Amino acid sequence: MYNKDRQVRILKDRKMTEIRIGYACLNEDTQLNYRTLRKDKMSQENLKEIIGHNLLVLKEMLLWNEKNQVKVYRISSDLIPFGSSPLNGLAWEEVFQEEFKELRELIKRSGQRISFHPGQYTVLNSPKKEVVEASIKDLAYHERLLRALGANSTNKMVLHVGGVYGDKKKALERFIENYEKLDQDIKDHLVIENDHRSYNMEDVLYLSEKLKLPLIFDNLHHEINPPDQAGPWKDYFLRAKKTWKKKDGRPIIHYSQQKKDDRPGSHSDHIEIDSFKDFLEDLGENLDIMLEVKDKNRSFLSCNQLINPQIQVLRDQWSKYKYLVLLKSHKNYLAIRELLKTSSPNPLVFYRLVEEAAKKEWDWGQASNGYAHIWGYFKKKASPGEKDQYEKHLKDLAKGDLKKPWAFLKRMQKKYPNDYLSQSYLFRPGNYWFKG
DNA sequence: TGACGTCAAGATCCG
DNA sequence: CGGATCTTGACGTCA
Repeated sequence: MYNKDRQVRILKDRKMTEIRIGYACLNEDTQLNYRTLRKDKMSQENLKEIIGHNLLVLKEMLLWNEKNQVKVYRISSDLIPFGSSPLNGLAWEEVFQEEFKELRELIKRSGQRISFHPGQYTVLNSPKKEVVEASIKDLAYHERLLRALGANSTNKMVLHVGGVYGDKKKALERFIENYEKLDQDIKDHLVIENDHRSYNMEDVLYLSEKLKLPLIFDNLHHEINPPDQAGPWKDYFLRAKKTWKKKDGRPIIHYSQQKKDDRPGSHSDHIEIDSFKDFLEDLGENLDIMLEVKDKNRSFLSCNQLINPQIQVLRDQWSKYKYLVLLKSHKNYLAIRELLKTSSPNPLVFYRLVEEAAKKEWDWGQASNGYAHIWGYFKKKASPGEKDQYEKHLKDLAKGDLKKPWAFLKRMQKKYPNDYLSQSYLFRPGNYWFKG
């Protein structure tokens, strides 16, 4: 029986229990990049300049997130150079209070859940006193940043357990001891994750129980470094999920895929949509999934389409992938064009076709056709000399040399800017998995 | 001692 | 000269 109140409640519940996807640190489709500072260039002036710049970069990424409905986002620890080092004595949250205020407002209005992931040098269980002290300073730096950005107890910093030093039991006990000494402000945000070499899910579950710490289940680390006689991964996933209390917010997991023919644990360039779809099937609800992948926000867009399909997003994605697909596979190019003419194109099929094209070996005849197609944007404007160059590069391409023809088109696009082509990933960095 | 993972800066090479 | 391609770096652990 239809009941309006019940309907509203169901919708609300779904909102409460949805699965959300996030990405980490960098964005391949924004204009600005973070800058870093080296010891030999350290000065108050340079420090201020770079922090100011980096806050602007962060704002650009957060705006991109707002526009693209990203609700889960990890901020790079490189935001403040030497953030936890005595080299940086700047009271940056005061110097840049206006900027931080703006960032806080942006994060709040767009409902983004921000987090951090201190790196491999932050080791709380080291036997070396100096290392532990430096690590605590690093956690304090991240907490300081969280505070400046208006965070609460659902905003987390993710830590690995650390080294083993020949005695895992002792190393775990040292983690417990050092954890207990931390300020409550830091503890409120700390969560730990299984790693791919030393500490498996049983190890972190042990710590979680002792310290009431929320756990992040990392699928790839678990696959590479499972506990002895491990049962199904889903049991571990569910146990990790239970470690999150109400104050901690939605449970978070990390998801990544192994890069083919590379060392175990190395992240893939792009998330394969079918594997991700299979993974999603089993997860239930109420979850934030942090993608760890080289093409960052681009895999966010594709994976998010499985959860929130939107035809306008697919159309926009097509304008970006189109020429990469065309260069690899005319057949897939036509198939996607047909797919997008239908009233509700299936994102899974769309990305499958894009991926399939990306994985194809180069067929130089096919590439030449695509090349000629793209040349269509320039051929009326090109000078006779440029036309000659085009003919030469087309021959190079047909013989299997991609680099020079590619660079030529890139130069042409710069010289004769074209609005439509400028949206394409063709000339943008970040199309690693197309092996362009 | 270098690999690990990552990416910007600086250096160098190339057309 | 600009652009592409390399080498390096603040931090820790492990082989």
